[in-house]
Amino acid sequence: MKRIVAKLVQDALTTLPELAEAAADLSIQNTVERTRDASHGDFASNIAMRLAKPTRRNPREIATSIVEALGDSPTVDKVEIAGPGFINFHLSPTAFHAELESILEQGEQYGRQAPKDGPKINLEFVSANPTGPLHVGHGRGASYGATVGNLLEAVGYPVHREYYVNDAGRQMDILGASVWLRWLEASGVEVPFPKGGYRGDYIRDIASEIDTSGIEAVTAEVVTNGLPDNTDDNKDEFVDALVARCKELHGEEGFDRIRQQALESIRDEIREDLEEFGVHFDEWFSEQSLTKTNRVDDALAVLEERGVLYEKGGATWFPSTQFGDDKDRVVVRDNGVKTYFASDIAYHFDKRERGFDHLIDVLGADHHGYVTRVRAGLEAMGYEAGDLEVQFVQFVTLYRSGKRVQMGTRSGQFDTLRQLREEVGNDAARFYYVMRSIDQHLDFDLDVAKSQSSDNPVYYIQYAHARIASVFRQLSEKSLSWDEDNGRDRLALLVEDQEKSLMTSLSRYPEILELSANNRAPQHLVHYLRDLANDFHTYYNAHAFIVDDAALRDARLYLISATRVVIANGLGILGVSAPEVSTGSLDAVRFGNRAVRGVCRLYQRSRTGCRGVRPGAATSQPAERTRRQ
RNA sequence: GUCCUCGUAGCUCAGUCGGAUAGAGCGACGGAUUCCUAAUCCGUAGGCCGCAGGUUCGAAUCCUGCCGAGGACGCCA
Repeated sequence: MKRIVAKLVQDALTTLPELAEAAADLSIQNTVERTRDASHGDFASNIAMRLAKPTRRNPREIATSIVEALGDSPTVDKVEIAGPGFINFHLSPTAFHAELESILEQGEQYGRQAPKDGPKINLEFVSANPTGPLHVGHGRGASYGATVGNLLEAVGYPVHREYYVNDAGRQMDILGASVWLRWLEASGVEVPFPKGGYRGDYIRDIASEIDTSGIEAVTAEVVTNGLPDNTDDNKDEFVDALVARCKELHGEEGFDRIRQQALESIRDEIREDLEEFGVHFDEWFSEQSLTKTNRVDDALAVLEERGVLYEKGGATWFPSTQFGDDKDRVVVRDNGVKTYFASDIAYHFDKRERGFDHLIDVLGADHHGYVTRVRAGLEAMGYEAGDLEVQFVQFVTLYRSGKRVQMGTRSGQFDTLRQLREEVGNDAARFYYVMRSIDQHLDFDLDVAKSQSSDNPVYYIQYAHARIASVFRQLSEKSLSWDEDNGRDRLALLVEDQEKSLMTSLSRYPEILELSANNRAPQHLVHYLRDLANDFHTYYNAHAFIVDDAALRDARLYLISATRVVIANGLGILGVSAPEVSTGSLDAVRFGNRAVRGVCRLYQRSRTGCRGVRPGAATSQPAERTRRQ
């Protein structure tokens, strides 16, 4: 709809050469915006004000020229010049009627744009280390990434969703050793558990499940003989010594079997957790594979070829300071081991080489420092700095009964994403995680997320959807039916204020999708859906839909059908279900509000559905790094 | 110390590219149900947009400094 207005302005400009020239580097579409106040019409353009300076003319005078040059359009009823030089467009009712028709014709496709050829986007998110279950912080990255993926796809970009599995390096060794020790423990071998090891109960579960055939049991004495002390001061040495001891006793191959099984077990668990959460990936990219296919060497070779690497103190350095970093970084240590940074450069290099034009990384806020150097790596290899976009997700804090819920394996009962999902349900979790800008720390209030009252925007929106479905069920019960064609032909009967605001809100949906996608900002969609639901509820309370006058009834049903489509589409992007029924109605009548809440909770719990959702997100938990650990 | 993010109503937060009178929800207070779901709606109160400068027709928005909160700064991963 906005495009129509922008086109009118554009066309007018072509008849005004001197203004068109001044507006050459201006996006006309960007000068057109929705008005805040209905008395200003439906759309306003500030183009005259923006052209005032370059043309040295009075903005109102420019506006007058443009308005006079505007062609006639059935879309526009009235054009006015207001304030310092705004051009206000009052659209005709038929413009909104046409939009309603589009909604019902296009259904699930409404608001979406035709697929574009590019740029091809690689969206990496979550990428939590496979050393334990996803925690609450990861949920935010997962929801955010999944929603942004849906948004980008909705506006036409080809999106590839990717999870980078950090399945190489020291942390995997520690994981392997942790499982090995728990396995020994389970068979009665008492060994001190390292302070630097993974202590969660899930390690014991893995230890009891893995196939250890061919791995011989050993005595505690053999394990601990000659090891350093297990104290806070040298926990690293102690863990490393245990890893080495395990390799000694069972061979590289034996250790690798334990490590690999542990990794796969955790990775599968993470994948299942995310699937249940409606978060899907096109690719689980293994860091190990990077080494196996020599991609790290390839990347280093490219840098070498370009002559950017240098040697110092036996190590190979990358001069990231040349690209704005505060210090140069080592890529190959003096002991010949490549650093994690080298893998990261290689990974991003590989993404570009795989044909993705634009890379988006969704990372926890604790990874700020790391971006400059990875971007520097890409630049040094001849890519544009802008090819890599990083979205940082701030941390999540849980609240219950107004008090902060302590998280962390040691102190907390509440730690994992799975627990959170089980407590508040997938819909509420998905919704709450993206409700706020990712730049903001998220205070996740468990009481509100669980509540079935109007305090909770998820239910508020879902209820609007269910209510519409309910109206149509009522219609059948009254042995009436909806004549869609008649409704479309009689849309002119929709003249109430609430009907007009609802139509206006509906017509904004495509613009909201574009805004949300371009800014990687799902919260715009969330707020929009809340407002849309509010418009609907207001309408519902003010006017009956199932009226005797068939023409009016059909027209009203047409309008609420369109509303149902847009709510369902929007919730689908968020990965939240759009229920047809809420089971609370009968009980609401019989027992009042309290009973309704109980019933609805059951209803909510039973739902895991996330319609039309694709992938999920990144991380954000203080205390602990979630990636690059 | 250097860098990054943030600071808007009692609370939690929106605010697009610099636009017209600063926006929601919750909480508080007051109303609405013979009628398609009261999981709803309507109304009232509530603001030094952290502070101080600057840029201009116009600043919550852009720039500089300061104050405050959080985070990042390893031949770790």
